Amino acid sequence: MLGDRMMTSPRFLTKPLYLQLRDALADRIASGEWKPGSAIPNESDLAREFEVSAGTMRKALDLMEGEHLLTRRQGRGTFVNDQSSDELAARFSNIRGSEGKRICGQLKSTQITSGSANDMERTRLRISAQDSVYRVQRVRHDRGVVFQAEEASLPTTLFPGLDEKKDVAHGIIALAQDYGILPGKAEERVSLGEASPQMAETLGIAVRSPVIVLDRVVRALDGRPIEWRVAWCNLSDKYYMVEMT
Amino acid sequence: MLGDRMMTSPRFLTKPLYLQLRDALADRIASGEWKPGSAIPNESDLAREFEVSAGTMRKALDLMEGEHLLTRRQGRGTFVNDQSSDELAARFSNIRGSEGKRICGQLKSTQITSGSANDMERTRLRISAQDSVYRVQRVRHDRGVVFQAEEASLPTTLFPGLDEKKDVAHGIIALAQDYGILPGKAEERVSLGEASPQMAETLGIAVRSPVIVLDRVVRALDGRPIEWRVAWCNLSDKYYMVEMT
DNA sequence: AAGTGGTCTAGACCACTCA
DNA sequence: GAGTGGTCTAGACCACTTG
Repeated sequence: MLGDRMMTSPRFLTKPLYLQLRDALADRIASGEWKPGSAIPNESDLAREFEVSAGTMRKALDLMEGEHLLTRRQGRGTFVNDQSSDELAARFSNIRGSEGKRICGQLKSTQITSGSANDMERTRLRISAQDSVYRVQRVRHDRGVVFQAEEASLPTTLFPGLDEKKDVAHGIIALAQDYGILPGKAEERVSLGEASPQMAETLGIAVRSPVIVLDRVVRALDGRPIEWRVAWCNLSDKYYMVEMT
Repeated sequence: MLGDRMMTSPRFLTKPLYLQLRDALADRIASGEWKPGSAIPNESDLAREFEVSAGTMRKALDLMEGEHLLTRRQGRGTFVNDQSSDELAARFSNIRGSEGKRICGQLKSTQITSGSANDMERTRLRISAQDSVYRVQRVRHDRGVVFQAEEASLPTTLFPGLDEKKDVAHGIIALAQDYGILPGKAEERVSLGEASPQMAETLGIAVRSPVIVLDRVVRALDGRPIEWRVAWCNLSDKYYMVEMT
C-alpha cells in the first residue's frame, strides 16, 4: 500500500519508504491505536502488512527506538514506550538528584490561565498574534523541599480544554501523550538570575540570592514547539548536568 | 580476516562484526593512516578488503558517522573528519554566540605544570594514586573580551611531552587528534559560583559577582576520561544552551 | 558516463526469552 | 521448542556529484 508510491511517482515528491513507515507507525501510537506499554506486532508481520521487506521495516523500527517511541528487546518483542514513566518524563530535565538520576520533582500549587499570546510567546512557540495560550504556574518540590518555580506557556490549539482538566499536575511529556502529541526534542538556555522577593519567598532563600534560570522549549516529533517554560531553580543538594556526544 | 572469528569462536567471546569493523577503521584514523579531511576507500572496496558484505560495512560506517569520525556524502565519498575544525572542536562547548553557533573563544595566556594526581583528579579521571597529570591554566576571550578562565587536568600517560609542546594552545579535541586519541562523549556539570578577587580581575567583573561554573569531563571513544576541566564563565553577550533528544 | 553513497529486497542463521 | 529481535549476506536499483 505504501510501496506503490515509490514505483509510480518521482522520488523528489516522496520520502524514503522507511520514513513513511515511521510516520505511519508513529501515527498509530499518537492516535492511541497502540497503547503505551503494549507490544506491537513483530517485524515480519508488520513488513507483510505494509508490503515492504523486513529490512526496511526494521530500519523504521530502529529509527523509532532512537526517538524514544519504542523499546525493542531481543527474544521478547517491540513495545510502545510510556512517556509518562519516570525515566521518559524526566528526559528533558537536566537536574539530577544526589544518586545521579534525572529528576522532575513533584508538582505543587498549580495555577492555570489563558490569554492571547504575547510577543515572547509568539516567537518561542512560533504561533501567530491571534493564537492564544494556556499559562501554567507551578512549583516543584523534592521530598517536601521546594526547589523550583516555573511559568509555562502552551498553545491552546494543541491542548484543547486543558484548563478544565486536572492533568496540569503532569509534566509536558505525559500531558502530550494524553493529547496524542509525540515529544521530540527540546532546547534549554541556562542563565543566571537573582531571586525577586516573591521568588525568594517560594524558594525559601534570601532575596537577591543567585538562582539558575532555565528557559526551555519542548518540541513535538515534527518540530512544532509545544511548550515554552521558564524555571527559576535553587540547586543545593541537586546539580545540573549535561551529556554531550 | 575478521569474518573467520565469527565462524570459529563462540559468540559470547566476540563482538558483532560491524563493531569489530568500526574498531578496525577507527584505529586507522587514530593511527594517522587515514588523515583528517581525506577520503577513504568506498564501501564495496572496504567490504572486499575486510571480507564482509557491503551491508555490514555500511553499518560500521554509519555508526562512525554518528560518532563524528566520518562524514558521508552521496555522490562524493566518505571522508575522515578533522576534529580541529571549528565545528567539531566546539562540539563539547555549550556556550553560544549571539548568532547561535557554538563557540570556544580564543585561547590566551596558557600555563602548564605537572604533578601527581590529587583526590579530585583521581576520581574524575579514573586514574590511580601513582599516576601524574598535566595541569593547564588558561583564559578564553572572544574578540578581545575575556569571558572564561579555566583549569584543566590531563593524564600524562595519554599526552606524553605535552608540556614541551606549544599545542597547549589548542583545545582538548584538537589536542587528542594530535595524540591519536579519538574523542567520544563528555559530561558537564553546571553550577553557580561567585568571583574570587583574582577571578574577578581576570574576567573583568566585580568581586563576588555571580558566575557560572562548568565542571566537565571529556572521554575518549572507549570511555576513558582524557580531560577534567573546571571553567568559570561570565556570560554576558553569550548564552549557555543545551539540546535534548 | 562513471563513481559514490542511499534505499530496498529476500533470505539465512544466531542469540535471547519464556512457556 | 516456538517466537522474538539482532546479525549477516548478496544483489538490484536509485539519487547525487563530478569530470
